[in-house]
Amino acid sequence: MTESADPFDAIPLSRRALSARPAPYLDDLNPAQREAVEALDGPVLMLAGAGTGKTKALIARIVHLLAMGKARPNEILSVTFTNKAAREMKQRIGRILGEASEGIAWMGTFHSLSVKILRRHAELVGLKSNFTILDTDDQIRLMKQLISAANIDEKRWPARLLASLIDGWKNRALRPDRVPTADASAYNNRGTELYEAYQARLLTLNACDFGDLLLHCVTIFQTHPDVLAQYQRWFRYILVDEYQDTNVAQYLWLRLLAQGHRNICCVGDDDQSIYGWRGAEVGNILRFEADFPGAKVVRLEQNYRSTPHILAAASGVIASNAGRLGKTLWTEETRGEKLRLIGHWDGEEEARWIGEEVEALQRGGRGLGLMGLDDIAILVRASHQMRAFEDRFLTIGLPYRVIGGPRFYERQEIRDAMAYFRLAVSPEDDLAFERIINTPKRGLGDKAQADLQRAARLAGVPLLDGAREVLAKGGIGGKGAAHLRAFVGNIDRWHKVIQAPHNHIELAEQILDESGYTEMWQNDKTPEAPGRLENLKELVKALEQFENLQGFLEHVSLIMDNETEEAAEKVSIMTLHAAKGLEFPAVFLPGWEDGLFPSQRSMDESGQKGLEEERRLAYVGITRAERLCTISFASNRRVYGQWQSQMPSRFIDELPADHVAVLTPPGLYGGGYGAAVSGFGAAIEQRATKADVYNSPGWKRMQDRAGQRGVAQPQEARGIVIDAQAISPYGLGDRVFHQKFGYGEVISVEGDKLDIEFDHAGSKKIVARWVMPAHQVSDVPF
DNA sequence: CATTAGAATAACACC
DNA sequence: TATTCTAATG
Repeated sequence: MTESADPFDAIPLSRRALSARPAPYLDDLNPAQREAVEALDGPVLMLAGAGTGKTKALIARIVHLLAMGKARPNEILSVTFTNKAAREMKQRIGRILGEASEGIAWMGTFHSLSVKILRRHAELVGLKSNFTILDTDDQIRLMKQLISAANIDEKRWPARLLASLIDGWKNRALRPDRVPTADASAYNNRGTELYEAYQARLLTLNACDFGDLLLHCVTIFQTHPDVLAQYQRWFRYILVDEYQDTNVAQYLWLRLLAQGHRNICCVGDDDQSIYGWRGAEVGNILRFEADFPGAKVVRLEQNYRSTPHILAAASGVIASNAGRLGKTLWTEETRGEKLRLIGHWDGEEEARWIGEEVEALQRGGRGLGLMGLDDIAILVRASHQMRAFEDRFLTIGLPYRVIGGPRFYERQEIRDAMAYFRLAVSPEDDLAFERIINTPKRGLGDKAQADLQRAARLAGVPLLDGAREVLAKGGIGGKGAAHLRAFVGNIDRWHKVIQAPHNHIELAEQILDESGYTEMWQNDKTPEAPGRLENLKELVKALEQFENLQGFLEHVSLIMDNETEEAAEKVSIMTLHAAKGLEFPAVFLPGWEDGLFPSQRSMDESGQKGLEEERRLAYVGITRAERLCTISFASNRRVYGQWQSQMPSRFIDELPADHVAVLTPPGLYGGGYGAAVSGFGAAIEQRATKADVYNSPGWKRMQDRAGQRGVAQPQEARGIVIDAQAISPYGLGDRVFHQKFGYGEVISVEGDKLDIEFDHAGSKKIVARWVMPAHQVSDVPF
C-alpha cells in the first residue's frame, strides 16, 4: 500500500552492478529528487509535498551515501516516524544494495534510537542501564501516589492533567528547574514541585517515561561534551523524515548531533504537520534555514499519486492556512474523477452508504475497474467514529481491518501478564507489584496495600520485601495473609528459576497458571473473557522469538505497532493520524461536520492554530487518495447516546466547487439540510429533483426504515429542520413534545438547554432542538 | 473486603 | 452508549 507501484523496488542491484555503473539508482529520479539526493554534504531541507516520492528520494540518498563511500552503514543515523517505516526502508535498501547495506543499525524512531543511546550512558543521569520504560498506566498510578502524598485533592486536580503537563514540559525539553515562571501557576501552583518529585521517584524506581528517553539523551549530550563528540564523530550523516512533526526536545537532540559536520538532511511538509498536540513545532521546519545557514532547500512538487481533481481540492483547502512555506503540487496526469461529496441523515446512514459504495467499487462500479478491498480505506477523525463502520460491516459481512486501534500490548490482560513477568525478572519492580498484588483478587484491598506501602517505605525496601516484613510481624489477618504468603513465595520461586538456565516459555505459562491469572479469566463469564485468554496465548507465543523474558520485556515497550500483515483482502479503517504516509486508490472521509471535524476541542484549546492543524489533517486525508476521494457528513449523530445535529464542516465550504461532484443524499428529500451547505446547496437542489429522489435507493430505504420503526424517524427529522437555527424559542411553562418522552412542560431554560417535566417520563434536561412546541405536533406530516 | 447498583462522566489524534 | 467511580450493602 505504501508507495506501491514503485519501479525502484524492481531493480535488483548487486554490488557489482553498482561498481559497473556508478549510480543507476539515480536514473529513476526527477530533477528535484535528484538534486536532493546528490547534495550529500551540508544541511539540506527537502520540502516534499504529499505523494511526491520523498521516501524514494530518502532511500536513494542513503544508497548514494553508501555507494559513494561517504559513510559505512552504521555511520548513518536515520530517524523515521514509526518503527514500521524503519523496517520498510531497511528492506527496500536491502533490495537495492544486497549485503552492502547490512549493518544499518541506527535507523528508527527518536525514541528507539534514544533508548539505544541511553542504555549505554544511563549512569550519567542516575539510572542503571537496565532501566524500565513506564507505560501510561504506570505513570498515572505513580502520579496518583505523589498527588495524595502532597495532600492534593485528586478530584479537583486529576493525575491525567499533571501527566499531560509534565509531558508537555518534556516535549519542550524543560527539566524541573527550567520550567518557566509563566507555568508556575500550573496544577494548583504545585506543578513544578510535583514534577520534581515525579522525576526523583522515577530514579529510585530505575525507570523513565517516554519523554525521558529523549530528554535524558539531550541532558547527557549537553553535560558531557565527550560523549556528544563521540556520537558526532560516529554519525557522519543524519537523515530525518517527517521533520514537521518534531518537538523541541527532538530538535535539540538533532541539533546537538549535527552541530559538528552539519551533514543533516531533513524531509518534511509543513502542510502535513498534524502532531501539534504532542508538542510538535511546525516552527522547526519553518526556520530550518536560519538554524543551518547556507542550507540547500529542495522542493518536491511533482505528485505521482493522485488525480488533478484530488490535488486541486487538497490545495483549495490548505490555501486557507496562513504562514505556509508554500508548495504547488502538480501532476502529469490529466484524467480522473472529481471528489464526491454527500450528506446523510445520520451516522448509521452514512456507514450503510459507504458499505454499499465499497461493494460497488469491488464489483468494478464507479468506472474505476475492479478494486480490491485492500485498495479502499475509510479515514476518520476520531476513533469512536469507527464503531458505526464496524457494526455495519459486520452486519453485511464485509471484511475490514482496524489499523491503530487498541494495541495488543496495551490491553489489560497483556499488561497484567507482563507485570507478572516483570516482577519475576526484577522483584524490586514496585509498579508491577502494585498492579498485580490483588489481581486476581487475593483479599488484599486498600488497607492491606497501605500497610505494605508503609512497611516498605519505613524500611526503605521494595514492596515485595515490605510484604515479607508485614507477614513476619503478623500485621495482616487470616485469608489475606495466606494469599500474600503464597504470592511472595511464587515470586521468589520464579525469580530463582530465572537465575538458572530454564525454558522461558514454560516459565511464562507456569507463572500465568500458578498465579491464578489464567484461572481468573476462565471463571470470568463476560463475553470478552475468551478473547483475553486467546490474547494470553498469543503473548506466550510471541515469547518464542526471544531468548528470555528480560529480552522480551525490553523490546516490548517500544514495539508498539502491532504488525499483523494478514493476507486476506480487507477494507482499512483508521484515523487520519494513522493514515499519514499511506495511500489508497479509493478513500472515504466520513464525518465532516463542524465540531467533529474540525474538532471542537482543538479549536477551543488552540484557537486559530488548532483550526489550522485540523485543516492540515483534512489536507492529509484528501491527499491519501489516488483515484477516488469521497467526503461525507451526517446531519445527526449520536454523541454519548444523545442525538445531536450538526452543521457540515467548514472545510466543505473550502473545497473548490469545480473539482467536486455533489451526490444525491439518500435521506434528503426535497432540499432541506443539504441546502445549508453554502456553495453546494444549489448543486444539491439541482440534482435532487423529485423524480431522482423518489427513485433513489435512499428513498426506498427511508421508507423501509419508516416501516420498521414506525413514523418516528421522519417526524424527528421535521422537528430538527424547524428548530435548527433557534437557540431557545421556549419559555417557562411552555408545553412541548419530545419524540421519545412525549408531552411535557418547560420548567427552566438555560441557553438552549431546557429542563422539562414530562407527563409520563419525569423531568429531563433536553436541548431545545429536540423538542417542538406541543401545538405544532399536529402540523407535522407523516 | 468484595460486590453491586446507580451515578457521574466521557471522547482527538500516538512514540 | 459504555466505562468508571462511589456509596451502600453483603
